[in-house]
Order: sequence, then C-alpha cells, then structure tokens
Amino acid sequence: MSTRIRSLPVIPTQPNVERCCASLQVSTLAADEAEVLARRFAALGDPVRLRLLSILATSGDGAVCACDLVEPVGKSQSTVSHHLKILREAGLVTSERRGTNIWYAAVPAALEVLRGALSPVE
Amino acid sequence: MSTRIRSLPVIPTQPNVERCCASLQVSTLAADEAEVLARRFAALGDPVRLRLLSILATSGDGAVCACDLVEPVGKSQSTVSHHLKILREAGLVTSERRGTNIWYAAVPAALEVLRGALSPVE
DNA sequence: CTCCTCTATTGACATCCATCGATATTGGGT
DNA sequence: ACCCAATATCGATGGATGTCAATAGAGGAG
Repeated sequence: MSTRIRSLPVIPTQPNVERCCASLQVSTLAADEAEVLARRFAALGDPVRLRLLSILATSGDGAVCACDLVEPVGKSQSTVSHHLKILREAGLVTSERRGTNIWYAAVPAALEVLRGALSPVE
Repeated sequence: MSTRIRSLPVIPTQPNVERCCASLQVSTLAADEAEVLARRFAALGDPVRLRLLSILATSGDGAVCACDLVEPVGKSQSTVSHHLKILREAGLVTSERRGTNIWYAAVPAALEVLRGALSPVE
C-alpha cells in the first residue's frame, strides 16, 4: 500500500529478449539449451512469483510500484524483494526507479519465448 | 540402450487434462491457482526433466522405453526414474507397462495448458 | 522354480531455496 | 544536516530437491 504518488504510469523500457532455444516438441533439447530454459521455467515454479507476475501482467498501467506488491501476496517485504530479483534475473520482469519508488513491469516478449518453447510447431 | 523389443510403438492412453487456471496475463492469479500452476512449471524447471520431455515429445513413435532414456541424459537409472515420476505426477507424461519395459509418452494437452497460462489472451 | 533384466524405491548426503528479522542503502522532505 | 519512507541486502534457519549406490519388486525366459 503506502502513500505512493501515481505519477506517470509509464511502462519501463522493455529489454531485448532472445529466443535461446527451439521448441521442446520439435527437436531434442541440447544440454546447454535445457539449462537456460530450465532456469526460466524455474522462475515460474513458485506460487508467489506467479502471482507477482500476474499482478504485473494484468496491470492496466503496465507498471506497478513495488510498494503495492507486498500486501497482495502476503509475504514480508524482503521476501517479495527476493522474488522480484529472481523474476528480473530471469528476464521476465523489468524495473525502473522513480524517486524513492521502484516500478516493475512484466516483459511480455519473455513470456512469448517460453510459450514458443512449449509450442508444437516451428 | 538395452535390447528392448520395439514391439508396438502404440501411444499410451492420454489422460484428461483440465485447464486449472486462466491466463497469467488476463486476470490476477488466485493463491490456490498459483499453487497448482507453480507445481507444473516447477516440473519444467530442471534441465534433465526438460531433456527427457523433449525426447518424448519429439519421438516419432509417440512413446519411448524407459530403458532408452537413461543414457541420453547421462544420469543414473534411479535419478532418471525419479525425474520421470515428477513429470508423471505433474501430468506432463504418461507411462504404460509392456512386459518388463515401461513406455513413456509426452502429454501434449498438458503442455497446451501451460501455454495457455502464458497466453496474452482469453 | 530359478535366474536375469528392467524399473521403482529407499536411505544418505550435499546443495539449493523460501522465508524472516535486522540492517544497509538510496532518495526526498523539512 | 537530519529524519523518514521505500528497497535491497545480509545472516540464519528449516525444508525441499537432485544425486547416487544399494535394494526391492515385477515379469519374462529357461
């Protein structure tokens, strides 16, 4: 919650997202490709992170203040910060500082890459 | 490897797969939905399991003998069995006994459910 | 009935991970 | 300069997880 100033709900700059691997269902995954993909899927393998990502992805403004992410998931501030870090390192989320606050946004292209890995074609 | 008898490469019966959750990007995930989804994504969060799944999904015959899954991933037989169990419990894989051997197959509908959870629409 | 093969399970171990409280850091306001 | 709010980081801890060797169980072959 907090008394954040919903100043400009601008979407943080979206990073470039590289595809990394072909689809699981098209060609057999090499060991190093599997390593990269697994790391990304593992980032989705926690209910708290999934909820955080869902909140970000469904935010109409495209970005949400970190201060508004703690209460909805019911975990401590440090725990939420930890999960946001993992999501960020997996490339699923971007952050941008605005004054005291830090705004987070989902990276749709990263989700698209994971969808591609599960796709039956291409 | 082993001296398996490639008898009938029939695809094991595919189980019913329920969708469980709406897309991440459409409505905010409830805690219990996130729990279910996270368990499935976590099953993809290991490189050995991704490779096993990939081998199964790209198998022309639709099913692969467990005996042929050990060598390709370079882990012990018990470790491979462990990972196959996790994939099976996550509903991503089915198994069927044929004599001494057990044949595994991917469950495309389960991957489709996960794709749906990452989808920007619906 | 008795081997032998294939698969699953058990037990042990080391590592990773989620979580929290406490502390550091950063930036704004007065 | 000082204080306060917002985030990140640190340290500790309990629990989950990946891995293996060893063992158990299930089925065919003889």
